[in-house]
Order: sequence, then structure tokens, then C-alpha cells
Amino acid sequence: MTEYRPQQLDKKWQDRWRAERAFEVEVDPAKPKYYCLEMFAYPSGHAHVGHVRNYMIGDIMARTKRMRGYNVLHPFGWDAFGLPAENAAIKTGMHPEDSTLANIAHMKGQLQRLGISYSWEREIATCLPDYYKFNQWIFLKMYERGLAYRRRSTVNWCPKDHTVLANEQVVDGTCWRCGAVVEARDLEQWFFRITAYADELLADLATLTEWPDKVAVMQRNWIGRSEGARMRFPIAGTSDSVEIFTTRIDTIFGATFVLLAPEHACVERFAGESADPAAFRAKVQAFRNLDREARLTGAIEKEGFDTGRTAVNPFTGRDVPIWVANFVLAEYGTGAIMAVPAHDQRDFEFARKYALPIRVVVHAGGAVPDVATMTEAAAAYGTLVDSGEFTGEDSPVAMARMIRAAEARGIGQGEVNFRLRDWGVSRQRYWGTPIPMIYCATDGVVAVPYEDLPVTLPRVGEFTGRGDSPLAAIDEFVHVTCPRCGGPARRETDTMDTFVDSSWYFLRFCDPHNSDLPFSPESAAYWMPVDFYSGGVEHAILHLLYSRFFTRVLRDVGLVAMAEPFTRLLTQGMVLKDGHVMSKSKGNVVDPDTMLAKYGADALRLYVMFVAPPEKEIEWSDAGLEGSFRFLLRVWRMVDHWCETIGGEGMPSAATDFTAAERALRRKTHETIREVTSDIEERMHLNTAVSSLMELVNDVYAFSATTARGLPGRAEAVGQTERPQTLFAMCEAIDALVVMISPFAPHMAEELWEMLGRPGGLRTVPWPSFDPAVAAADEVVVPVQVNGKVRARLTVPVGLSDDELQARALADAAVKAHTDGRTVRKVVIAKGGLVSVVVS
RNA sequence: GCGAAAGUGGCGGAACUGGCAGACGCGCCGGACUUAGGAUCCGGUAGCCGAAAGGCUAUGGGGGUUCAACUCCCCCCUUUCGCACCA
Repeated sequence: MTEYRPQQLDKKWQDRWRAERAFEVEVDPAKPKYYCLEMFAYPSGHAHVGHVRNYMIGDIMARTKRMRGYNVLHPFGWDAFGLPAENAAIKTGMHPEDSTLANIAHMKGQLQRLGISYSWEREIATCLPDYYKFNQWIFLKMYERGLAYRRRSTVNWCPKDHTVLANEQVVDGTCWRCGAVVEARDLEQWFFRITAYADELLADLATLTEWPDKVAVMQRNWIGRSEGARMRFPIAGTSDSVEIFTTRIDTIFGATFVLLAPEHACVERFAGESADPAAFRAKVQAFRNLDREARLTGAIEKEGFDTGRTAVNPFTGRDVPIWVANFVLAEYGTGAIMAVPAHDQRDFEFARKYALPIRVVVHAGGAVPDVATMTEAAAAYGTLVDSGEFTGEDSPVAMARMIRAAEARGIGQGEVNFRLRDWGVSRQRYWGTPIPMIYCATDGVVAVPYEDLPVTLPRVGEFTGRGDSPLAAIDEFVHVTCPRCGGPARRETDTMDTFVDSSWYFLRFCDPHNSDLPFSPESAAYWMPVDFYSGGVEHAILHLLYSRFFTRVLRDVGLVAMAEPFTRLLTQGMVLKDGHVMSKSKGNVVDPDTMLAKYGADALRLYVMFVAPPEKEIEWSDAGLEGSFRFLLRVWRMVDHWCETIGGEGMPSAATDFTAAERALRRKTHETIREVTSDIEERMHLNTAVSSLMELVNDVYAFSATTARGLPGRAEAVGQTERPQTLFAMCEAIDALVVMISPFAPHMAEELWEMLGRPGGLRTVPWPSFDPAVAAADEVVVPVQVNGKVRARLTVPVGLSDDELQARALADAAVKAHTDGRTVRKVVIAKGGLVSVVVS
């Protein structure tokens, strides 16, 4: 009896895999490829069980696909730039580069100890110049194509620390560090024109058939396409006009005032032309600050004030007042709306509050709303009334006609609007990719030439968290000569959003050491798209949308052929402890290394896979882990018990004369092969794959008890010769078991395979194949229902005719007891093999 | 408020296309082996009635479609997640 020592096996096989470069791959056009990827990690320091669950899930797929004959790319890397390291530097003084590299080293060790089959030679870290050089390269390509541009935009500004804050650093409207009330401030910032791809990003969601619906829906809502019209309302007494966007042009005869966002360009102009510009501007600024604060605390009261100006409703010709309102969004549409209080709830509340006029212009079903008494807006489509030549038409028809009329008169046109906005990528931070741009007094904005890349991030000595971007304080960095005129110039000192890093890293893995290009088109043509991608649902919108955007840009640049980077997506559930998400601050993390010391990597992997389907959240349980460990012991004992009789390279020759017990075991073996294969590859139900393996083990134990060799630990007749058929059936079952358990428990499986004397490392062994002839039963149990209740189970030969089956069912004594004295109205024989008798 | 997903034994979960509800595991109960068992092996385990055979009731609640519903349809409740003034 060989003892199971998981810690020794973990080390033995991990060392051997590394020495044999077992998981390194090259492009091989002769073999089908499979690109299996888990979202790379932010190197926070220590991975807990919640993090590593995802890597285990991917590893099951990678290891299975390898044995299924695929050339499997399974890489890993580090999303190594970001705010936490910089904040830690402010607090502890440790340089972000030092802390990040130390964290990476530790976490890499953790993953290796779990036996995740990564191609470590392809490891990348986004904070290294050989990676972020190509962030800059892609940025320049974007700039050339007009997809990267600069404009003023609002940021959170802490007036005390003189610094820009990220949204998550704003707590209840105040600075997270000093508590000062955060202000809105306009800065020049770089943007990526993701909206240029909005239509394509939306339409192609339909092609992502192997994504969870949930994620596609979230992206669809995020992009938020809406069809409507843009209309010009002339400003009374001027030759200018206010442009509005509406999706309800059919209600335009009820538009009784116009509302502007506080940031709207006209607002500043009206302020300047007003009697008391200072008072006017004070009101506007109050709205802007309140707006940002309220976004975090919840709904705000709708407020506004009269600009004193009026516009002309182009359809009614009447003058309508122009107001500024705090709930109108500057970023959406034109930043101005026509208010139709009778048919829009927000406009209705506003009109009631400030006693503005209301006109009903649409009648839906039911009572006609009365302006004097109505308590809410009537938002439904209906038939137009009091709408001039459009009166009597239904809303959808009226909308189309009104847009045509507006276009004919030159006062507006149909327009599609998106909720999606361009992506602001500037960060006034240190620990990120420098934006490769230069500002020259003579030449203006100049791109850094490609041959000068990378613009290397200089090492900053001290982090105070105050003032501008830390890079702005480094003279050698800021002062450059203009690449165009050679004169003095200034570098951009902002860095890029770290979402840039993660928007193309999956492409870098195809060719991670390329120093000329982000990756070669040939490598991407072979490996892309990612066949299986798994990660947290918290990335359902931004990361996945940005990655889809980048892939399209790189397609248009000519580096890749396809548009969608991820064929199949799995969003894995979180791991909870005591009902809460694991986190260092809550003190409820489960450290994988603690579990490894006790049970080894295989038991931990098996437990996490078995306890629930991958996409569901799980509650950590020590008892469950213990149970998985016991199952592995059970496997170990059985294989150990049989390996001297069925071991070696020669399989017992296939016999024909099987006993019923041997046939039953072979049937179970092949059924298990079928179920485990489809559970892993198709359904990703890893929990039921494990339970199928458990059932097989239970059957092997039952079969073993019937043999001369008996059960492990109490072999009464060790050495007695078994029938070759018995050896064949046992050998077939155990080989299939060891191979199929290997994605879950790779170290133990390798060791058992070696103990069995089988040639080759397991990754080179083909996955067992399902033989339907062996799996076919010769008898089946058919339940018989009478009026929907099961009253008997008949054991009948396979292939019995429906007529014969019906005859036997009705002849059965237990069935008769429920049919005697009644009339059989109907007998249904279901495809699945079930007889349903209806009596009355 | 809008959108999405989910609700099954003491617990985690299974049931794939409408076809035997509760696979598999944890826990618990019993047996074997044993100086011992918290190891191992075997068996039992949804609830209620019954000595048993068997019967009845059960998949959040209420209706419906069907020979047959965890599964499909309608209404309601609860939970989780996402979006949250998008004109």
C-alpha cells in the first residue's frame, strides 16, 4: 500500500512540468488551436481562494482540451499598473514598481503551487516598458485615425490637495483623504472615440451566441441606442438657435419650454448677456457642484431657473421660455431638450413646480387627461390631437412624417443617439503608461515618433498625493525638443487609464516578445480569437466593451482579421466566507497556501469545482474540502490496490465473454466518459462532471468487491488470477478514471498514471472515447404512470415495440390494481421510455 | 423606477429537448472491521400516515396549458445583480 502524500506529489510534478516545458506551445498549423484565457490579475499581493477559483476553472478547460488533441495556448499575466500601488506609495513610501514586482513574484508562486498549467514563458506585466510601449504604439495609431483626440472635460478636483480624484476616491462628495468638498473642474483630456464603433459594437452583440445573455444585455443597455430627431429652436431676438434631441418628436406640439444643461454653451452666453452675470453664474455653478455630489447620494430634487430668454417652437411657432435645469445631462444628445410636460414625467414635475404651461397633444386609450387635474404625465403612444396637420395620426406614423417635414423645412433631421460616450483615458497619475504626446509652442500637439517609443516612465522619488501629476514635477521628463521643429517643447504628463492595458493584452499573449509590433499578424491569425474566456462579471461592461473596441481598431489597422476577441465567455461566481465576499479588510480571506499545506492542490481544486457550477457563487466550507480530500483518497486506494494486476504497458486483450457485472462496469465507464466530456466541454458544469466521476468510483468499488481481489485494505485473495475479462473491464474503468480526473487533480493523476506503468505524461494521453455500443443497455426500466402517478416499473428488453410495451404495462399487476373497474381512455408512450395510462 | 437572473431535503446542489423530483457530496443514523475509531468499507436518510405492503403531500405562493410541469404561460412574493433623471 502506497501512501498518498499530496504535498510531495504537488512538488514532484510541478517541478517536472517546468523542466519539460510541458505547457509551452508554438504555432502549429497542422494542429487545431485552442486559446484558453482567464482574466489576468491585478497584483494586489496575495491571491485568496476567490481569485484562484477562476484560474482553476480555466485550467480544467485547458488540460481537457490538451488531451482532446488541441494545441492549447494558456497564458497568464499581470494588470500591473494602477492606483492602489500609487496610493500605497503615498502611505508607506514603497515605490510602486518595487511593491508591484514583489507582489507579482508572490502571486506567481501561489498559482504555480496550485498546478495551473500556464505557459509561463509568455508571462507579461503591463508595467514593463516592453509592454506599455505598445499601449503608446496603439495610442499613436488611434491618433492618426482620429480616434484619439483632446477636449475639455470635467473631473473631480480636490481644492485642498490640488489633485484630480477618481470617482471611487470621492466619498459622499468629499475627498477620501482630506475630506474637502470635491469640485467639478474642466481640464484638457485625451479621449478615445469609441462612439465611432457604437453601431458595430451593438449590432455584433447578436453574434456572441456563447456569451451569457446577461452580459450582452448589459452591454446593449450601456451602449443605449435610441432613435429620434434633432430639432432647432430659434432663439428669439437672435439669428441663433438651440438644438435639442428628442425621441418623441410626435409630442412637439406640446413642447412648452426648453431646458438647458448647466454646462450648455448657451448658458455662459446668456449669463454674460444678463443683467447680473455674477448671480447668474453662481446659480449655474451651484447646480454643477450639487449634481456631482447628488449622483453618489441618490436622486436630487429637480430644480431650475429662467434664463429670461425665449425660443420659438418650430412647429407651433409660439414663444417658449428657456430654462436651465439641473437634471438635464450635458453629455447626452445636445445637452438641451424640449420639455413636454403632458407626456414626460420629469418635465411634468418641473412644470408643476414652476407653474409652466402644459399642453396635451396625444390621446392614448382611456380618459383624456385634463391639464388642470392630471397628476402625472401620459407617456404612452397614442393619437395626436391639437397638432396642426398631424392631428389624428398615430404616434409612430406621426414621428416619421414630422421628421420628413422638419428635414424639408431645414429645421431638423432624424438622428440616432447613444448613451455610450467617448472614453476618457487621461489620468493625472504616475503609475501608468505615459501618453506619447508633445506640446510645442510652434507646432502645437505633436505625436512622439514611433522610433522614439517607448516613452519610459521615469522613476519618481517621492509620492505626496498632492499637486498635479507626479510626472509634471520631473523636469527631465517634461522638457523635450519638438520632434518636428527641434525647438523646446513640453511632454504630456498625464498617463493612460489602466483599462487601456487590459484592452489588448490577450493579443500580446499571441506573440509576447515581439519588439517591433504589439504582436505579429501571423501569430494572431493562428491563435485568435480567444476560444474560452473566463472572469468576474464585474468586467461585463467596461473591460469587455473596450476589448471589443480595441480589437476592431486593430482590425482596421490591419493587425487582426476578426472583430470579436472572445468566442465563449464564462462569468464565474464569487467565493463567499460567512456570507460575505472575501476581502482583506473584512478579515475573512481563505489563503490557498494554508489549504495546500493541509490537503494539497488537488483536493482544493476538486472541492472548488465540485461545490457549485462555475458561474454560481459559493460559500466556503472546510467540511466540503475535507470531503473532496476523502474522495481522492478513495481513488488513490483503489488504483493502488489494482495497479500491480492491471499495470504495465500491455492492456489485457479485449475479450468478448463478459459477465453481467463486467458489462455493467463497462457500461458505466462509457456513460461516464460521455457525461464528463460534455459536462466539461459543452456545458461547463464542472460540478456534475465531478459527481459523475464519483459515481464511477462507487461502481468500481462495488465491482471490485465481487472480484477475487476484493476491496482495498482487505484483499483476502491477493495474487489470485482474475479472468481476463475482469482485468479488461477494470483496466478500462481505471484508465478512464485517471485520465478524466486529471484536469481536476493533475498531480495525483500523473502519479497514478506512473504507478500504473503507463507511458507518457498525462497531457500527451488522448482523452478516452465514448463507445455507444458498450454504453448501450440490453434492458431498461420503464416507469408506468396511471393518471400521472408512477404505479409500476417494468424491466424490459431494449427495442421492445410500443404495442408490446403497452400490452405488458396494462398486464402488470400493480397497474391493474389502478385500472380495474375503470375505463382506459388513452395510453401515451413517451420517447424517453415511459408509459402513461389515462383512466376514468 | 427600469432591466436581468434566481427561489428544490438539515446544508451545497442534480434533473441536458415537457417524461421516474432530490443524482453526487456534506451532515446525521445504523452495521462491519477493530484494543480503539474522529480512519476505512457497507447500508439508510424529503415530509406525513402505516407494523408492513402501500398510500398521500411536496420544487417560493396562487391560477392555467398538458396524458405528463422544477421545466411552458399569466398574476403575486422574496433574494441577488446591473442601470439608475439618457429626453
